[in-house]
Amino acid sequence: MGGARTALFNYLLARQTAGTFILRIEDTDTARNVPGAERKIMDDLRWLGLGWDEGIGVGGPHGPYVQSQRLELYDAAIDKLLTAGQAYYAFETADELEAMRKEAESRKQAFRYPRPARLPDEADIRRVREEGRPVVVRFRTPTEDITVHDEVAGDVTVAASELDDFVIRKADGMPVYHLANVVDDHLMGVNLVMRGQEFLGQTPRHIALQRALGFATPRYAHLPLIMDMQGRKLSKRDGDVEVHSFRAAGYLPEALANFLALLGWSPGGDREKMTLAEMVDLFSIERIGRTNAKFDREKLLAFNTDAAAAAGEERLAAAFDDYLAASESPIGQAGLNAEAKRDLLRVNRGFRTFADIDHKCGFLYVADEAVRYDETAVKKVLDKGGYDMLRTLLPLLEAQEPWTAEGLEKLLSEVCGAHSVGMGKVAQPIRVAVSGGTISPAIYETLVLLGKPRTLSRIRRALALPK
RNA sequence: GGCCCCGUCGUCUAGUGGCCCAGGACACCGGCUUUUCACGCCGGCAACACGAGUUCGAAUCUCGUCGGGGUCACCA
Repeated sequence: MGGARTALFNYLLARQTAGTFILRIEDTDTARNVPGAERKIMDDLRWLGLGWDEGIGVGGPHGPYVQSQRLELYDAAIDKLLTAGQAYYAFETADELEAMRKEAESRKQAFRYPRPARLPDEADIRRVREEGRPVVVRFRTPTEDITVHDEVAGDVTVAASELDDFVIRKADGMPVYHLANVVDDHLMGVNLVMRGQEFLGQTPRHIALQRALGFATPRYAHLPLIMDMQGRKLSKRDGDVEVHSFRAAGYLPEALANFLALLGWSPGGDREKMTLAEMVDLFSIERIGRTNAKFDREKLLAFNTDAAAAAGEERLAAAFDDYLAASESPIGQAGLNAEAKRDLLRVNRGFRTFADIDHKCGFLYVADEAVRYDETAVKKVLDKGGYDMLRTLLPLLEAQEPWTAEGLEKLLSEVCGAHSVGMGKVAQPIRVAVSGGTISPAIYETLVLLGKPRTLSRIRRALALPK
């Protein structure tokens, strides 16, 4: 979710300034790469409406856009640093480094990698390789304080004593994130970096690398973080916080995008509801906040409810189709035609997410014999006079023609009058009989959707329920 | 723990020295509507973390305290 928000802000600014929005895959951690992850990222971004101008899937002049396919480029940069004496080889094993860290910790000191007095030469490297020890390359960090001119956080200076000689090429030959990121940003002409605030403390390393490599430093804007409701960094352990899970749960992308935009940014005043295009116009780095935001699902739900109510018929139909394909909705499995789906949308007006429609109308798509009767509903409605009402209603419904909302309304109103009871006494028993519970669309609509034969069949079945 | 960032209603935020005994939205509470659920409508509760200072005047500026978060990897 944090990544989606970052993508959104980058997209907004790129569109507003006629810049280029680039999608690049940073997959230099061989161990953590997940097959299919690229596809998911692209699907999520496209679903949110955040199309990119350059990058994976669409190409561009600076490809390839996958870091694991650009290794020669990073090697060239590393070699350049090596020959210039701005980087050197190191041979410690993970265990050795761990021990050094532990030791520093026991002395209550922050661990800084100790640069050896004599840097290893070619002979050392050959020997170490033969011994089978890991060989990495470390960047020789300059001894100067570095100030990041961040456009959100302001000037942030990190003392040279805080920086040590970090690894830029791992033992497996892959570059580390910092190096690859800096090289690619330079090669791809990136002049603005907007990313999460967790990178702010790393930025001095990036700036040092840029200086050593002779690259220009881009503008930086570090975004406040998105936290869970407990105030911790949002993580998968707090439930589904991936974009796709909201798609499958029946949310509208425009609602999610709108909600996400307000996490760390505000257009000012009381403005809240915006389309993507409006956000493009209103966005500005100056109005990005500095405080972390909590991801409040309740508010997102409210945004979605409003977005669904505001969406035009066509937009809603398309979004509903997307939901049906992305979710495991029983309605999707029923293979309805366009008109049936429109009817469903119409009788469910006021729904909060598409999943509400499943909840409210799922009983329409099961066999009559498979309807399960909710115990409390039966007790509350059928046991208290509901059965009698159903017996009265059955012959009338059998005779009812035409089977339309208007016709049924007329019939049921007459029954109310004849027995001097409110509509609740009539509608509820029917609702329980045909749906098994007390939740459904308006009763006339429900019966029309169900159809006459199935309505009658279900009422007979309810009457046969063991008392 | 070191370093860095941050601190307005429960939540997202408006607010850039007087328009603010702080506005909007969500949530919550009460009511209305009502054939269920949901929607909708009306009303209400609710915050400038604390303490000094600057100033005629501070939510807005300064310092301190406290609190929260991030980061200290051969992860990104």
